[in-house]
Amino acid sequence: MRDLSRASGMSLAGLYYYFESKERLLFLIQKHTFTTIVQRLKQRLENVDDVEERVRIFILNHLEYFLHNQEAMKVLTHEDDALKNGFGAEIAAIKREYYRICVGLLEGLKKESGLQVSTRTAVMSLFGMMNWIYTWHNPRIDADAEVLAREMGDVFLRGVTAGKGRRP
Amino acid sequence: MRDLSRASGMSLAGLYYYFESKERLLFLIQKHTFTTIVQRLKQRLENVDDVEERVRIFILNHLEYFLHNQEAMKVLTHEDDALKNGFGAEIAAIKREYYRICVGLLEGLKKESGLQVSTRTAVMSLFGMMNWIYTWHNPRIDADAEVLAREMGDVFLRGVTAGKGRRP
DNA sequence: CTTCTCCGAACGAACGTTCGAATGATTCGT
DNA sequence: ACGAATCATTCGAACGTTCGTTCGGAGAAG
Repeated sequence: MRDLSRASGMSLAGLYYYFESKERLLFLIQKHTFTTIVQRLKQRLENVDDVEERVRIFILNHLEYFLHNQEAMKVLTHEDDALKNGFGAEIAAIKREYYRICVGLLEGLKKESGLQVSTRTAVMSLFGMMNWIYTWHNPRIDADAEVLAREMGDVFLRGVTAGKGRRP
Repeated sequence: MRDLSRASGMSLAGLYYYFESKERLLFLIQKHTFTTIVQRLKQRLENVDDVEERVRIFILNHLEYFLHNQEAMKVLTHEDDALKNGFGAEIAAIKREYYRICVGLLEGLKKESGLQVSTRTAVMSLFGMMNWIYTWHNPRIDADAEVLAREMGDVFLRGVTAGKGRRP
């Protein structure tokens, strides 16, 4: 809170005039963040039918937000389970909706696929790929969200051995 | 430190008889952990030539350690950049060696592949997939390391659309 | 008597939070 | 229109707690 006070130019006590507690402030930030991500995603998916393209849109939407708000996402990821009871439950519900959308996309995909990977593992692998980016992405040397989304989409959809002869 | 004191049965002051600071204790834990992982990996890779199999061994080795020490890895991931100067540099060196091994494996793989994904993105995606597991894996309902390693290997090597007809 | 092992008690710093007061703006009775 | 009363906004200073760490000493071993 003292850091926020310094960065915002408002006194420490002044912050508590607007936010009743640190936990509630974190809750509001998390709620705003995840609601925005879900809402943008739904909007972008509206007119797209191709199931593979929908997955690529999901990845791009996620990476764009994460890279444009990298420092914020670092904190939110770090404080993932810091919210207690009611606060935690409401955020968990938003995240669950987001998770369910991803499951829906992948189930559409798996109908046409011969791979036996559980949907849960596939979804969690994809989230891992995308979320981990806050630990390594350096805007000065790494590609932007669009390029990375294409690359991660390629890895996730086709794998790094795409084009190679399959095994017997 | 008070938590460790309670859990270990030794007094708070007693801990400082063996470890000169909290930071040095964290350093020793990190050093032991990552050294062990790298050492086991090298051992397991010794007699394997098949380049795809080597990647699968890498994944299995990583996931096995992470799942058998889940709580510890949660902390270590969380405290990833908590070490200052000298301590941080030595851990970073071990991690860099681990990273280089993974890069080596993938470069062997990419020779035979037609996909244009930068090695860095591929490696970081793989680490993300694997490291993220501490946020979601529930030993009571999720598969063990062997099954998950096979699944993540499938996703990473072949992608979730494996078997599906390729695009024009 | 020295050395090793361990501990209770305390230190100073940092944290989340609260309190009372100061300031300026807005409303209201007259 | 004017002063009084109310409200909104902001702050310095402090509160109680937790944290990492240290200190002096107790007991056991050699």
